[in-house]
Amino acid sequence: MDTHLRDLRYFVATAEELNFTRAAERLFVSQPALSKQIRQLEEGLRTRLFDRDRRAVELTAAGAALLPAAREVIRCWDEAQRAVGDAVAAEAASLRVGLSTSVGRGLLQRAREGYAVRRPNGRLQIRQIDWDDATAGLAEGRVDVALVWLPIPNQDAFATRVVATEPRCVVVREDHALAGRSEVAFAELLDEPFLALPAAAGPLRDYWLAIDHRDGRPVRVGATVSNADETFAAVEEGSGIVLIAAGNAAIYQRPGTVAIPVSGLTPSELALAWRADDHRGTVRDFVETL
Amino acid sequence: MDTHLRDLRYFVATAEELNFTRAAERLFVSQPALSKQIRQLEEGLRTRLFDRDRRAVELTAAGAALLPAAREVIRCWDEAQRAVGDAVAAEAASLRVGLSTSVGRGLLQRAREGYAVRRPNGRLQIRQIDWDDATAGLAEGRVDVALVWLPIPNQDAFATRVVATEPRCVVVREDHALAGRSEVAFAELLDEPFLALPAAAGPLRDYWLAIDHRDGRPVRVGATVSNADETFAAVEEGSGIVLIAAGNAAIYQRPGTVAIPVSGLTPSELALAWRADDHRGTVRDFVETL
DNA sequence: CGTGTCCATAGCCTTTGGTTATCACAGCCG
DNA sequence: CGGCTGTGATAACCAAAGGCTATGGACACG
Repeated sequence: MDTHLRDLRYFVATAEELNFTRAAERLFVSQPALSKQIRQLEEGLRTRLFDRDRRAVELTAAGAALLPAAREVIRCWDEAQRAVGDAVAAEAASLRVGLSTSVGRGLLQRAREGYAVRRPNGRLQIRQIDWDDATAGLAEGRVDVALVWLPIPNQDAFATRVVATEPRCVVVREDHALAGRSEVAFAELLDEPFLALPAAAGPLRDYWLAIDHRDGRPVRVGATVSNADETFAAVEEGSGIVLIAAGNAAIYQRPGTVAIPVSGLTPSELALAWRADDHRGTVRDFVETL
Repeated sequence: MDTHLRDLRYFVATAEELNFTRAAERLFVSQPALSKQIRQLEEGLRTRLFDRDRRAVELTAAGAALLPAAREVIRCWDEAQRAVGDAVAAEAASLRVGLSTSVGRGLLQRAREGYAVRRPNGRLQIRQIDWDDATAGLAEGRVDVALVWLPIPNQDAFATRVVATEPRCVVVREDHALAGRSEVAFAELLDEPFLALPAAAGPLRDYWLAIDHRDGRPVRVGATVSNADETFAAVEEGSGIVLIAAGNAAIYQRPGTVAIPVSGLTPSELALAWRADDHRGTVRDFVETL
């Protein structure tokens, strides 16, 4: 048998007052309503809780047993409500950060610390997002801010702040003809098969294929990859070569692959992005932290 | 904001299944009913508890915070119900014993021990009852068994078992003319003012005034007394003298008063009594104990 | 012997909790 | 592609719960 928590409060008030009329006043209900609820509680528990002796109301043994237990249930429920409230507050102060690759560069660590100062109750929740969404989850609303490589699709919808500008490298298998070189010109790569981002990545796919450095010559796509793991696996497999940012070359050093600086390309831009119509304080705090 | 404990069970079931349809089945309610109650819980807490993403249901941060807390509330309530159940069981095994005077004679101690063997969960609750009710609470249902002096009013309604038969004494003030005597004949007391029980005590009042040893001569009533304390206070005050059982003379030795054995009276009978229509095992156990 | 206090009951209305039927949407399979 | 299936939301409806006001009956008190 379950009961409404309100009825437990009714019971406790009545047990404290030992007077239905006064208890009803304290509870802001009519006396008959209180009587009825107490009776119902008694029926549910299959025992009387009060002896309504003529003139005096007093607790039965069962009522005396229930009183501390009921107080405990109420305390426990109040505690539960507090826990929910805390969780809501913490979430309101938290931000979901979208990433497509590891960022490195000490960025995340600094962001965490800086944000913790501004929002002591908040947390940064990091989400790895595949390249099917070049906005790293921003577009679908899965994150609040993201670290993305420019350009991104529908860029007008987002505000961006460039946080790093780096030359590009090419990653080749260690037995590739160029593997020993300390630098290559992009022109030397034009006939190589390239790994490509998914079509959904839009302009970002073109960017990492360096379409506008090819003078209209078609690109050979060796495979399509959706994240960093797939990319390096594909290079090792010999499916093709791939351009990456110099910073990422330092982070991702995989045995069996070699990264070589490439000349003749515009540098890549890593940017912090958020929805242009998102004016929440938490977002601004995060942006200012970086 | 308070909620029905049932709704917490609904929430827990849904959080465990992460599927409204299955949770509703487990709870033996329809799925719309479950949906509605969960929504109402969410409104009460002013936060969403589940993310009903298309295809998947999962807990929000608030929901995750509520889950253990809700389990705790439910556990706590189950505990409260158990406490009430225990109290009811204990009371069912307990007996209220009515007394009008101290009983002494080691009776109560033996009764307690014997009863504890038969009803380990039960207890004897002793109630002192004034002589306004010569049945020591039996008539009004305030006790289950009583130790009474015979005769009692409406004696057919009760079953009795005599536990002690004792000669009677008279209690006088220490400066009374008879105070030095080692025994007196009742005939010597006929002109003394007597303390009387309340009229409601009926035949018992007559008995302790020894009406049927007076050959129709009227009794002088010095005062009416309702319990042992009043009786001795009245004797000390000089309001009158009073007959008591020899056993009680031993128990109640008050400075300023003297008890003297009286000859020429029928002996008094202390009896265990219970309602004739009360066939409960607890009552029988108690009777057999004595 | 009124009068006031206090709990219970009765009659009525609104809200709540439940039902069935149906819709909208996603995924799956042929 | 089109129909089937599984899932949650919605609508319409009904019974029960929970509230109120008015009233009754028992008792204490002056």
